[in-house]
Formats: sequence, C-alpha cells, structure tokens
Amino acid sequence: MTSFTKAEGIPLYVKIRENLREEIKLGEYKQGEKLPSEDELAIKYGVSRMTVRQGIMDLIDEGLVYRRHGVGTFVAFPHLERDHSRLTNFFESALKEGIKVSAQILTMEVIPAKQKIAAELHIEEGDSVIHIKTLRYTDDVPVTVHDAFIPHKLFASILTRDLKTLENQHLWTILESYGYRLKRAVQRLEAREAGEEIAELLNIDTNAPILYKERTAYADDGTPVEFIFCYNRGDMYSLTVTLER
Amino acid sequence: MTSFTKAEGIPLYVKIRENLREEIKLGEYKQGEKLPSEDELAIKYGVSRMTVRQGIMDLIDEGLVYRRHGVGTFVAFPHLERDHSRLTNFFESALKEGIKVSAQILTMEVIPAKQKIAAELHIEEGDSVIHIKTLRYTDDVPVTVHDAFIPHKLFASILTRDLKTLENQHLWTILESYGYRLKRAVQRLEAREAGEEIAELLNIDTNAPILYKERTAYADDGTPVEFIFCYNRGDMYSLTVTLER
DNA sequence: GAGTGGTCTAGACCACCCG
DNA sequence: GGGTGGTCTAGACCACTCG
Repeated sequence: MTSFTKAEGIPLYVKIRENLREEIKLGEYKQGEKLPSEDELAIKYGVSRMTVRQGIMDLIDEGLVYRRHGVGTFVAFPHLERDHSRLTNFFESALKEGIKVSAQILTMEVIPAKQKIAAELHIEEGDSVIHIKTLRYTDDVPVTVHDAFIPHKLFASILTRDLKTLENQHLWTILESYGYRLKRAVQRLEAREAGEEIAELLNIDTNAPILYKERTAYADDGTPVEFIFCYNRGDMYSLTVTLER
Repeated sequence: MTSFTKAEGIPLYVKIRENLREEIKLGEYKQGEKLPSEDELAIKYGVSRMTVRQGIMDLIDEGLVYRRHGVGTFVAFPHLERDHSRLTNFFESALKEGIKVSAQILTMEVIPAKQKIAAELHIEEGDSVIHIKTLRYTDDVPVTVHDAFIPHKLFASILTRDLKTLENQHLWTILESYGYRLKRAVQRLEAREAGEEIAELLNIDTNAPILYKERTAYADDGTPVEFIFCYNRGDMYSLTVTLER
C-alpha cells in the first residue's frame, strides 16, 4: 500500500504520474509489460479512478505507456526523447550535449516592419519592430546567423538591456519575463545555397548548402511574439523533430 | 438550452467540443473573447462539469482556446493549422494544396540490414529488411528520392502486392492495415549537396542543395515500423513543422 | 463472463485573479 | 468576496477484448 495523501501542494495525479514513471524507469514494470488496471492503481494509491487516469494520460502523451481498450495499459518500447520536438532553445539543447556555445550580437536596431514580417507578427506594415542579428558559435566555430524580429510595442524596454546580457540568454527567456507564455512555434525549413553575405559570416563557400529556417513563435493566447530568419551551416547543423499523429 | 443527450454512440464531450469549435468558427465567440464558464457550459449542455472540461481540453491542445486560472477560457488568436506538425503523408498534404503528385518505385528488394538501419528498426544487423526506393514527382517534376526500409519479419506479405498499388498509396496506410497504429515519427534534417546519384535522378546539379531527411516511424507501442532516407530538391521542397512547449 | 479501459455524474473543496 | 479554473471523489454504466 503506497497510499498517497495530498500534501505540499503537489496534486495527487502528478505524484502518481511521477511514481509510475519512476517505477518504469527502475524496471519494476518492463517494456511491453501490463501495468495494474486502473481500479487496482486507484486502490493502491488510495485515490479515485479518475485521478489515476489523469496521471496516466500524461504518460500516454509522452509515449511512455499506451492503452488498449478492453485489454490494459502497457509500457511502450523505446524511451525516445521527445525533447527535440519541444520548444527548446539553442543554449539548452546544445549544452545538454556538452557542446560549448556562444553568441555575438551583430546588430540591434528598431526598424519599420516590412510586409512579410508585419504579416507574421500580426502588426501593420511600417510598425516598429526590434531587429536583432546574431551570430552563434558552437565550439568557437560560427554555425548560425539569426535575424530575429520582435514587436517594438510589446517589448520596447528590451532595448535598455545590456548587449552582453542578451547574448548570454535566449530571447525566449526574456520574452517570457514580460509575461508571455510561449506555447508553440511554426518553422519552415529549406535547403539553400549560402549566398555572399551568409557565406562570409560563416566562413564557407558561397554555394555551400545552408539549412534555412523561418520561425514564428506564439504565446498561448495566439499572439506572435517573435519571427526569425535563420541560416545554419549544412555540414555542422542538423535538426531533429518529432511528428505526432 | 442546447441540452445534449447521449446518442448515436458519439461521446458527449466530443459533441460539446465540436459544438464549441463550430461556434468559434462561426464567430459566435470572437478572438480573445471569453467563453462561458465551465459551470455555465455544464448547465447549457445539460452535462456535468467534468464532461465539459474533457471537451475543452482537446481544444486547448489544438491551440484554439486557452485558459487562465481564476480568470476564464478564451478564444486564441490565430487559427494556425497544426497539420504540418502531424503525421501526414506526402499524398494527403500535397493533394490538400491542389498539387498533382505521383510516385514511381525504382527498387523493391529484400536485403540484410546494415548496422544503422538495424539499430533504428531495433533488429539485428543482417536481419532481413524490405528496401523500397521511390522517386516522387509533383506536377510531373521529380522532387524527392525515398529509400524506405521496413522489417521483413513484420511485413513480409507486402512483397506480394502489385507495384502499381504500392505506388498509389502511402506506405503508412499499408503498414496500418497490418494492425500497427502509427503514432509518432522522429525526423532528422540537414542541408547537403546532392551528389551524383541523387543529382541524376532529380535532374539537378551535383552540388545543388538538398534537404536531407532521415525518419523513423513508430507504432504506439513503440515498435519501429519504418526507417527512411529522403532527398528533397532544395528549390522545390520546404517542410513546415510545429514545436510545442 | 470476466476484466479492462471509456465515458459520465453530482457533487466538493481549493487556488487564483480581479475589482 | 465573487467568479473562475484545478483537483478530487465514489460511485455508475458502457464498449471492447479475450478465452
């Protein structure tokens, strides 16, 4: 009997979810093996069945377990990291892999929005936007050129910040400090030739392949908070994403 | 009073979800506007509050509405199509955009799995895999070369099918007909130069940029069912994905 | 038929936000 | 304080799967 009681403000379904996750990780339930039924878990944890279900639902979304109606709940096979399909930033994901990363801000300016950028940010053409051009390095090799655009109206005071501070944290961290909850980003990806300007910045051939990326990031109420163009060295940069049905 | 009663086997929360979606689409609740509270909706639909919540939860996952604890539920701003972050296939998504697509199978063979493919498919090196090499066209222009590998053990009888049939439906449709529920796919993307073989098939320069993609597709129990290499013409192909937090 | 997950109820109390 | 969403209960019946 592992009876859980509400305490410390942590919801019961979270405790149950984490307890199950832990037991799976420790191999108490092996891959492909059936978990106890929802009724059994409800008794084991001393909660109602709905509460158990709420915890299990999260694990299903993660792909850690799966259900078969009328059969049971089972531990799924691979523990594939969904991290790369999540909104994670350059610093987080590179650091996790033990890569040294750094960034250098080349330009920070306020300009009137061109048509495309205005459309992406849901503002009027000519409205002020903050443009931040950044060169990013991994292990001191220049890998990526970023052109970020954020609505001046929402984030004007960002301009008062020290460039060094901006270089050392991701823009998203800063945008969130303004009370926007970043929820999703839409990325468009293409392969292109570098072209002169990018080739020079990245120190590669003019016709070298570049992974070109456009991205619009949205807060959870749907407000677009950032639009970027992003040019990544083809031979140094790859991107992993997870698609879900 | 729009009271819903259980009928036709459609769950109440699904009816409520679709009813809300429809009302939002018709503009009865406008962007940024507050929906009725959960209590009010429960009364309106003649159901319990938990049932209303279950319906709303789906709309939140879609990004159609968002919630603020202690404040209310609101209609989110853009109706951004998450389609491209979903597991959708070549035929579906291109057809939706009115593009004529076709495919030609160049090779279908059974070969022993090389190390990388075996690792991705969770089988032993040397185990049999079915290799299907396909050239895909949009509007009669060759755009993509596919090298798909699927475990022979799971799908051996696919070899008995007519090539013409295989060309005209997506592999995933076929894999699902074997009882596997495709749930997620992990893709790795790079920009590369075409190289001789691909350049010739796609009728482009040897050093033209290619959007290179590796993808592993998994059933919901975690079984890998397909691994592919994919070479896409940089100037004709772009990929849109949505990242979620 | 027995066991499982899927849906649903009619309440309850809490945490959060606002004026 | 009043309204909102967040969590939770102790049941119920249904739909599905399997032996």
